[in-house]
Amino acid sequence: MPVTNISTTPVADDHGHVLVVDDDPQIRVLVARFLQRHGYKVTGAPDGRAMLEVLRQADIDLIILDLMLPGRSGFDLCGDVRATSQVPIVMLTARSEESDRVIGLEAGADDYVTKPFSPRELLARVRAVLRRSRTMRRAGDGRASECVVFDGWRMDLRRRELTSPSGTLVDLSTGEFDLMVAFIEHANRVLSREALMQFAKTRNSDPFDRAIDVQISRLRRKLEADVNGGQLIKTIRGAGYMFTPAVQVLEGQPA
Amino acid sequence: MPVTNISTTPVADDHGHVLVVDDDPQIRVLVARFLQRHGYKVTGAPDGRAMLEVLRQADIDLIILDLMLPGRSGFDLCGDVRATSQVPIVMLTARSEESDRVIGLEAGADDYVTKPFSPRELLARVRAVLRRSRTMRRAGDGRASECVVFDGWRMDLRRRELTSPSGTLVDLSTGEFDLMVAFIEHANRVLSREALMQFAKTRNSDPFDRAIDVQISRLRRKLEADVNGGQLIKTIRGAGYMFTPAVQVLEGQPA
DNA sequence: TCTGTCCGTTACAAATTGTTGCAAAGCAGA
DNA sequence: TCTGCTTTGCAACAATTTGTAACGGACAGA
Repeated sequence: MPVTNISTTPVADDHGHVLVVDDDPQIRVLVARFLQRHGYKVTGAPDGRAMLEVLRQADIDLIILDLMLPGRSGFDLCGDVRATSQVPIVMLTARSEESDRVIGLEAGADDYVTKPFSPRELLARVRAVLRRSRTMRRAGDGRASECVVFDGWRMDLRRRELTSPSGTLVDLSTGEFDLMVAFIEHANRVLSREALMQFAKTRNSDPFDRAIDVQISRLRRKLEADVNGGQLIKTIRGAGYMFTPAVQVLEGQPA
Repeated sequence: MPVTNISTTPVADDHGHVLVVDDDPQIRVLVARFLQRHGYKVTGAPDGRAMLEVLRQADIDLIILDLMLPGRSGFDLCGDVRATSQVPIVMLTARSEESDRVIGLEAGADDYVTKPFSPRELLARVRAVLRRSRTMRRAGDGRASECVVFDGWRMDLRRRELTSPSGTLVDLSTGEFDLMVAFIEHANRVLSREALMQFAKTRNSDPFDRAIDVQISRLRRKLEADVNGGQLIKTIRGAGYMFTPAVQVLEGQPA
């Protein structure tokens, strides 16, 4: 087992799980604290080996990768990751030299931040990259329908159609569909109301807003109209909601 | 001879020849390198004149065009190109504002990427646009009818005829046909009312205009004979409409 | 001019989503 | 267990957005 120094936080992972790869513990802590405060779950890794270990074990949404690392460099690691995964990567480069930037982006990074950086700047990049990667994935490049199944249900992301276990087409409103997508893309993870609002593109973000609760309620009604005692959407008191079924992705055929 | 600053690469051009038009040399280089690494032949041009020069001399498969250019804007250039050619164009826009997208699409761009972008994102768009243009425009200006099929329907773009799954000829008015074409060429994307108006060449653009809604409604009525329950044109509340079937292009035969 | 089609406009119906209030459920401490 | 506080579920209502019937102007062809 490599020296991982992983410090996973207990905070509800609203916005996604970020892996910070940097050999400087101070930077790891600084970044982790800041992102955690803004609703991200953060895991740290001091080097490439630890990083790969974490990637194997956890469901990572974004990697923040230092360019200068002991052992294999950030460039190389970036390539390693890209060989098997599409996880978005933000590079940390020491200098703002063009060559670094170009090389980083060529290696497959999605954005870069030059040291020294302000946490707010990093946060902005992280948000932007996550948003882009989400919309990109959803646009799906127009290939064959992407379908997912869970608990007998089937959802066609391209056609925006949900089919119940009994084969009925359940029609979802735009907001309900967006919620479903958020859940499907983050199954078995706690999603805060705030995060769900972002996914569902609800403008509002008052802390006292109950819009999401109501929307969840309406979605549940449509989902539970069909059999199964267990709730698909569980309430996590004090934190948010969680979609519990195992979601499987099917390539190919529409319903 | 205009100042062209063309840097054609010797790399094997498996996937196509891309022309990058941007006045920032760094961006040209960045994009060029990345695309080259992924099998594209790339040529750069700093402005409109150089672009047109390249177009005269080389066989370009796709243009990546910056919206902000010295001299003639990307918007105008897009129109210039479209006047004589069907080369697919991907626009680079600074802001992600709706107006820009609409303007870009209206000018004849096939897709747009907002700055700052990651090379991967651009690559994805380039791939998607090239694939689409290959399937959509192969039949192109030839004499053969170009037909597309979706969900059992068949549409002959040249004859302007739509045939239902049961084989009945459904006749469409000019406006309805234009709408259908817009949807077919942008299947699986949300099209705003504004964008649809541009495609359908409706003069009006009042913010409170419901003309498109009504037109969509009339089109839906003609399409509603669809087999499965789902609607072909889905409403995306607060955003616009989306044509959801997979569209396949048939070369050759008329209906 | 007459007649039909197309399509923008309007008005109202229907659907969707945000808001509010209260009941129910969960939780901690006594 | 009971009590009091907080959080969640959801019905009912309100606000917003969309669907579409109906009307009439514009235009083309007879």
